[in-house]
Amino acid sequence: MIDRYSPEKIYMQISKAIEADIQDVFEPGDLYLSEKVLTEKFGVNRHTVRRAIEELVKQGILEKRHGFGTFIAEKRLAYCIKGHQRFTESVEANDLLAESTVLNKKVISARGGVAEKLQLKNNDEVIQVDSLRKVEGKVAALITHFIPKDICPAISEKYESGSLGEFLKAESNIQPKRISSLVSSAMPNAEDSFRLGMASSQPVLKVKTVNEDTQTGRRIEYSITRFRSDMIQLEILINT
Amino acid sequence: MIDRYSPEKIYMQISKAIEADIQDVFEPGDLYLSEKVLTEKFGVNRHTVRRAIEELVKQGILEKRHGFGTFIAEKRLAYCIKGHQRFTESVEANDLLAESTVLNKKVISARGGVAEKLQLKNNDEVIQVDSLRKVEGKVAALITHFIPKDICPAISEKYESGSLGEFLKAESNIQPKRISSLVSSAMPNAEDSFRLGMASSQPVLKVKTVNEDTQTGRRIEYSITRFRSDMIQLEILINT
DNA sequence: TCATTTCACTTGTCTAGACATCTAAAACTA
DNA sequence: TAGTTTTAGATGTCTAGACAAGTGAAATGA
Repeated sequence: MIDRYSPEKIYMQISKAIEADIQDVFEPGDLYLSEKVLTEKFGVNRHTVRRAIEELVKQGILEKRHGFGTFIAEKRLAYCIKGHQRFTESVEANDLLAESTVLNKKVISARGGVAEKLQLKNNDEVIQVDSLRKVEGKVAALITHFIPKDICPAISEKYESGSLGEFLKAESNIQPKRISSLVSSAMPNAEDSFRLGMASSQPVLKVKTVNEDTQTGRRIEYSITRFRSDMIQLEILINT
Repeated sequence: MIDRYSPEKIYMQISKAIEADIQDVFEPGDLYLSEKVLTEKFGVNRHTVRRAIEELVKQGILEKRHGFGTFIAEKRLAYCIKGHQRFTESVEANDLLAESTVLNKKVISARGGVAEKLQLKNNDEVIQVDSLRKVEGKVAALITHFIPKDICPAISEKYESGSLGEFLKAESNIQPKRISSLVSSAMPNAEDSFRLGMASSQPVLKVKTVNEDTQTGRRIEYSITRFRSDMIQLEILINT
C-alpha cells in the first residue's frame, strides 16, 4: 500500500489513500479511524499518520476533536469543487438571502471604524445586531449590523428575525439606501468559522456596507457581512 | 525564558517569543535564526521549535526555504491590520491598476468555463495571457485573460504590456464592454501565491469578468483576476 | 436513583535521533 | 577562466517512545 522508494513522501501517499478511502466508504459526519488503527493499517509511525491527517484537516476534508476522534467533515469545499453550485447573490439587493436568525443584540459605544462610517462621535451609543443568514436551510453568511441607538431604540426589544431594512421602515419611517460597499477577502476568526460551520482553513468573502436615510441623508446603518466562500459568490450588476 | 509548568504549551510560548523578537530586532526580508540556534536558545527539542515556527508561517509572519533558512516575511497581514491601508479599486473600471507585465502568452483549446463564457465550441482556439498588475511598484494582482484567437491574432506577437482593452481597440477596432462580474474569495494555488509574493495561508479576492464588443455583441474576453487580499479591496459603485 | 470516580481510549505535546533533500558557496579541475 | 564537484549547513521526513489532556462510558458510591 505504501511505496517506501517512491519520491512521493509517505505522508502524502497516506493522505491520498485516506482521501480515497473516505470517498468510497464514509459519509460526512462519520467518525473516522483512530491514529492507532491507521498506524497499524499503513505500517508507519503514528507521527507520520498525524502528518497525513494534518494535510486533510488543512484541506477541510477531516476534522479533529481532542480526546475523541477524527471526523469526516461535512460537505464544504467538495461542494464547491464538484458542481460549481455556488449561490450567486447580488450586492445591489439591500437584504440578501431570505432566512434570518438573530444571534445576539447589544448596545456598544461607537469607536474606530463604526464611529467613522456612521459619522458619530466616540462613545455615542450604537446597537449591534449579529445575525445568521441561510440559503436552503444552510448557513451561508454572518452579518453584524451597527445602528445608532437613537434612530431606532425599538430594535433592542422587538427585532427578532427577517429583514432589518423592512423593520427600520416600519418602526422608524426610514428609507435605507446603500451608499457604499467594500468587498474584500479574509480568513475568518475562530468564532465566525464556527458559526458559519466551515473549516477555519477556508476564507470568507467580506462586504462592508453603509446605508443612509434617503430623506435626511443621515448614516443609519453600517454592516459587515461574512459570506462562506464555498457557498456564495457575488454578482456585480451593471446599470446601462 | 520558557515556563515548563505553565498551562500554555511550550511551542506557543516560543512562537510568541519569536514574534516579539522579530518585531524588536529584525526587518522584513531578513534571514532569521536557524532551527539549531533556536533549539539551543530555548533549550528545547528541534521538533518543538519547528512546531513554533509552523505557527508563525501559518500566520504569514515567517517564511521558509528548504535547505536555506527561515525568513521574516515581507509586510503582508501586518500591513493590512496596522493601517487599513488597502487600496480601493473599482470593479467598474475596465482596466484596473496602472502597471502591467505580461508573464506568458499561449494558444489553448477552449473547454469548460472558458468555452462557456466566451460562447465558443470546444477546441476553438483561444489566446491565454497571464499578466501581473502592480500598485506602487508592488505586485497586487494576477490576471488571466482569454480571448478568442480569431478576434485579435496580433496579441500573440505584439501585446507586451499596458492595457489589454486599449490594445484591442487599437488593433481590432473593438469596443470592449463589461457585461458581468462575479466576485468570490478563495485560497490561491501554489503558483499564484508565489507569483503574488504572498503567504499561501492568505486568501485571494477573485473577480471573473466577461467583456463583449459593443458593436457586434460578441463575447471577446473572459478574465480571471486574483487580487492580494491584504492589498486590495473592491469598491462597488452605485449609479444613481 | 443520581452523582462521583475510575477507566479505556482518543488526540496533543515533547523528546531524541537518524537520514533525506536542498542550497549556496567553497574547492577543485580542465 | 569557466564549469564541475565537494562540502557544510539548512530545512524536511520518518521513527520510537513517553507523558499530558480531553472524552465518554462504565463502575462505584451514597
